[in-house]
Amino acid sequence: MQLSEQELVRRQKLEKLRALGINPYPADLFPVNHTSKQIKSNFEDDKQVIIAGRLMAINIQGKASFAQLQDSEGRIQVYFNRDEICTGEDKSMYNDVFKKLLDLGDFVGIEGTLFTTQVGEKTVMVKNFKLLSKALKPLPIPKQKDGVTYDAFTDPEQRYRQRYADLAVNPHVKEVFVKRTKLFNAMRQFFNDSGYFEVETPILQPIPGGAAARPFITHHNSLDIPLYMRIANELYLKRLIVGGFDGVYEFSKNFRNEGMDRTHNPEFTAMEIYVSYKDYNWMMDFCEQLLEHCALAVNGTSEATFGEHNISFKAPYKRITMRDSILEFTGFDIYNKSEDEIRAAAKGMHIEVDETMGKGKLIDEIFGEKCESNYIQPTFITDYPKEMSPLCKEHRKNPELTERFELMVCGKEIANAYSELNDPIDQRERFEHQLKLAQKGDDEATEFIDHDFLRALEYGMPPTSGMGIGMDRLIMFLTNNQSIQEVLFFPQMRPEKKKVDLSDNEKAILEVLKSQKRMDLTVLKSQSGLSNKGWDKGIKGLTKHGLTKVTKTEDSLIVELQD
RNA sequence: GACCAGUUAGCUCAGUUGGUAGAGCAUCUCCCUUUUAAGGAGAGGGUCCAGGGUUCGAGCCCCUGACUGGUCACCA
Repeated sequence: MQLSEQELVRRQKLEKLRALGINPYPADLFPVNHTSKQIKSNFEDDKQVIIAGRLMAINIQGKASFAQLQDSEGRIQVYFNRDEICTGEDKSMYNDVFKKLLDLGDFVGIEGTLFTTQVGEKTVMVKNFKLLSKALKPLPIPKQKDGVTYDAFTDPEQRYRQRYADLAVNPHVKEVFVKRTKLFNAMRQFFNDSGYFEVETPILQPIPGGAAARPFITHHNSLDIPLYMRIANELYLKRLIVGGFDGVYEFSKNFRNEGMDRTHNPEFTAMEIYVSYKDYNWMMDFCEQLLEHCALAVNGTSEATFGEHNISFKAPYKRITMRDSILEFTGFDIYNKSEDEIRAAAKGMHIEVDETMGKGKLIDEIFGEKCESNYIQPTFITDYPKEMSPLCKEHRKNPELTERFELMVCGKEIANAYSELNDPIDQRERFEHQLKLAQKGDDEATEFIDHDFLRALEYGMPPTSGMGIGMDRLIMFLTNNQSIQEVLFFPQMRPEKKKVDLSDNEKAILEVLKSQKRMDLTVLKSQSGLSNKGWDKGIKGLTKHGLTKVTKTEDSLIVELQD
C-alpha cells in the first residue's frame, strides 16, 4: 500500500502517542453530558461540560489555541490554553500531545467550562482532554468565510464512494438524510394513527410479481430452486387483505435489474398500502392528506422547491382523467376510438409507434409524450386504459378503463393507486392476456402467472384500494435533489478499479532480468520487447519500487536486480 | 446503448505554441496566550486515470480502454 506523506506522518504520531503511554484507541466509555447544540442553546458562563467529537479546525497561536469540535449536532469552538491544561511544571500535554500529535479528524473528549471570547464566540475552555480515536487519513475538510465555501468536497464519485467522508465534512448532506428519516417516520405515524398495520413480506420470491421489470435472480441451495429478489410486494400485501387485515402497509426495498441513471438505482424503496372497503376515490383523498402531512413534518411547510419550480403539497390536488388530459394537450379524444384510429393519431403527433403496441400502450405513449411533463403541481391522473393495468379493477362506468390514478409532480410519477382487482376470474384472464402480450414481444408485460395469488383471490378479497409511493422520488422532491444518488446513503457504483502492484511493463522487464540478475540496459530493453515509452515507464517504476538499480559505468548503463 | 465533458499534490483547481509540473488550503519546522478561511518566516510533497502512437522531446497532439458526471434512449 502506497501511503501519502500525510498518512505516514500520522502513523508516526500514533507511535509517539503510544510511547508516551497514550492509547490512541481507548476502550472505556467517555462520559459525554452535552452536545454542541445544547451548549449553544443553553449557554451559561462557567458551566462545566463534557463533550466529545471530531477536531475539524485547529488554530494554534503559541501558548493558546482554538479548535472546532464537531459532534452529531454541529460544531462548537474549544479553547486550549497551555496553563489551563497543564497546571504544573510539565507542559507536555499541551506542547507535545495537543500541538504536535493531534490532527484534524481526530476524535477528542473534552472536559471544560464555558466562556465567551472577545469576539463573542461561545467557547469551551478546555481543562482536560483525551484522545478518543486517531484519524490516519486526512479528511477533505472545506473552509468557510462569509458564507462562501472554499475547497468544498464536491466530486460526486468520491462523495458517493466515501459517503462516510461526505457526511463528516458536508453538513448539508447529512441534513438530506435526516429529512429522509423524518419522512419515513411521518408516513408511518400517519398510517398508524389511521389504524393501519405495518407488515413485512418476502424479499426472496419464487415468482417476481406485482410489476413488470427484470428481476435479480438467485438460487436457494437446499431447495434447489431459483428465487427472485422482489420487484414489488403488491401481491403479498393483497394476500394479507384476503387474510383479514383491514389495512396493511410496508416500506419495501425493491430490486430491479435495469438501467441506472439519476432517477434509477437497482435497489430502491417503495411504500405500499392496501385498505379494504375503500376505492381509488377515497385513496386520492387519503393520498393528498398524507403528502401534506409529510411535507409539513419534513420541511415545516407544505411548500417545496424543486429546481426552478415551487410545488405546493397542500391538499386538495387537481384531478383529471387521462382522456381529458390528452384532449386538453393534443385536441384528440381517445373515447370510443379503435386501436388503428389511435395509432394513426399518434403517428400524426410524430410519436414513435409500432404494430406490436396495443390500444393501452398507444394511449400511454401519447400521454407520456404530450401530457405528463405539463403537470408541475401535484395532479391526479385517473382512469388508465385496462391493458396497462393488469392488477386494477375495471372502471365502474367504462369497461375499457380501470379505476387507477397516478400522482404526478414535476412531470414525474410519485404515486400509483388502484381500486384493486378482486375478481379472481377476471384476474386470471388479465394474467393470461399479459402472457400473450409478453409472447408477442411486449417487454413490459408480465410473463409469470402467480397461481397461489389467484388461489388467494378465489377465497375472496374484500373491495380494496391500494397505493404505492416511490419514497426515493418523494424525498428528492422534498429536499430539492435532482439525483437519486443524493438521497441514498450508498448508491450503487461500479466497483473501484484495483491498483495493481506492478504494471505489465514492469513485469515484462522483471521477467527478463530475473535470469541474469544484472544486465546491460540496452540489451535488457531490447529483450523486454517494450516500446520506448513502455520501457521508460517500466524501468522508472521498478527503480521507484526499489526492485532494480541502474548504475553507470564508463561506457554503458547496467541494470541490477535488488533484493 | 448513443453523444458530450471530466480525470494533474491529501482537498479545490491552474497549466500558454509540445521544451525542468504550479497556486490556495492541508502537511512539516520555527515565532505567536481570546483567534476564527487567524497571522508571519521557511520546507517537503506528483504513477499528470491506464495502455499504445507521433516526436529529439508529450500533462498538452492522435488512437484504444477504464471510471465519473451530464444529455438522450430504455425503465409501470
